[in-house]
Amino acid sequence: MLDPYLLRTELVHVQQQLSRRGYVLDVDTYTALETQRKAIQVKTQELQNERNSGSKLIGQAKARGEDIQPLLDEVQHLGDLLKDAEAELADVQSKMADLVEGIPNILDDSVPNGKSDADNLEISRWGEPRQFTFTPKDHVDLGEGLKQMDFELGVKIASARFVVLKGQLARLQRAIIQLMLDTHTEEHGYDETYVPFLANADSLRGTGQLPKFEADLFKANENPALYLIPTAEVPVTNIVRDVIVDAKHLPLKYVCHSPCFRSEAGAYGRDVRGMIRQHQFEKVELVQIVRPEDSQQAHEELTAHAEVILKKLNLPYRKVLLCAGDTGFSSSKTYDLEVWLPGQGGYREISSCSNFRDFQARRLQARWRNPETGKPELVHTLNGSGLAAGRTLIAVMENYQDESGAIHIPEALLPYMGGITVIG
RNA sequence: GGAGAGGUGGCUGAGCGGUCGAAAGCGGCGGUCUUGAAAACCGUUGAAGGUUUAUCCCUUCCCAGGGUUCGAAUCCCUGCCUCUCCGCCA
Repeated sequence: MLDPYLLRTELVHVQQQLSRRGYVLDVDTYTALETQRKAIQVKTQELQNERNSGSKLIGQAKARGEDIQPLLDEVQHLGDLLKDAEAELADVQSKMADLVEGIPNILDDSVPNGKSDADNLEISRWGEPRQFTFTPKDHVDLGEGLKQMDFELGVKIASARFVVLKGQLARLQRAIIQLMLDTHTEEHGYDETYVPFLANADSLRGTGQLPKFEADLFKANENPALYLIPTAEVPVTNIVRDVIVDAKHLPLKYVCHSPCFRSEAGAYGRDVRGMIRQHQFEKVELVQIVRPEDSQQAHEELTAHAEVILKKLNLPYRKVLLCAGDTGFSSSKTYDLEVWLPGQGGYREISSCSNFRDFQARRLQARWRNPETGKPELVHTLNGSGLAAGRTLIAVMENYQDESGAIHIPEALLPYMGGITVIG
């Protein structure tokens, strides 16, 4: 959510900024609602004031034992007027809230213009894609060849976009998760967390999935409404919802492994082959809660923390700065890490690291007490995948395959594989 | 699942339907004392919003949502949550 004060005072500027995303802010509607709101609010408050002071007089008169009937006659009729005014105000305010909740975050100045992922800006590349002496297979052929990856079983048990992993391949994914958690806790100073995998509507609203993106979620329960989490970002960031964090505890750095559930409602026909785009996948998520002045640097650091995993696994990747049109609704700036997949002959997203600045914090009412002002102020929130474990499994399989279709275990994963060095 | 108790400011915790935004304590901040710190003492300290050049002033907020009333933290209803006991269970 954007700062209402900013909307009121710099509406045209905000509109210009948002046009970079291709988002059209309806200035006329906003201004009309705002004008209405102001008038109705003032009127309501005047009526309330009248009633309050009248009631106070009644109390005082009663205490003195005087006749209160004349005063009662004066105040009684205010009730209906007030009720109408309050209803009108609530109506305008909810209309404004709907409008404001649908407005995306303002982009950082460094975000390049552009419409789609084709316009994203490559920042750097790391590692050399391996030269194969044979035609590399993709993870589907490799996994099915090993009889340890079964998509038909996924369909039988659930539906399309689910998979069953078995044996050493299942263990390999677990090893990958272990490496990530150990690295981030032991080397990067994150606190490991275990959280609910269902989240309520308040939590999803806090991080911005609701109300706009309900279609992307799996709803698991009505009354209370509970949704399967699309990312650990939701439960973990909501740790600080409605909290005023002590300044000395900042930054908060959390790492969390969780399954993620996405309906992929808008992705029919995309990535239907293999494990790239599943309804359920494992991810290790990094979340930071920081002082506003630290968020830019924290964003660089968090992204670097995710990169460390790729480096440890010796997986070639590139770092991309998302353009205006490709940057997510709540984010002010996002880096994607894209890993080299020989089976696809291209780079694919394996991590997305975003700085939300105060956009989520405002919805969450996640604050800290600034020692300089003594006042509660909004924190900045950031998160990034460190990394998507399912896609990391794919990357390891495809990059470490040999001609026979066997997978050689990367050195960094050996401690987690119980003596296994090759699968197949 | 059954029975009972309760949800109040950053925290703990009082609060007859009428100057209650709310006692007290803790914590925080400022000061006195001290070489410095601690202790002690004094003072101060909720949030959101409206209006204003601004001190002022006004409104809202005592879990949430309804209701009664001129007036609700206080009374009534519904929901959510927490605690205690019993049952069941990994």
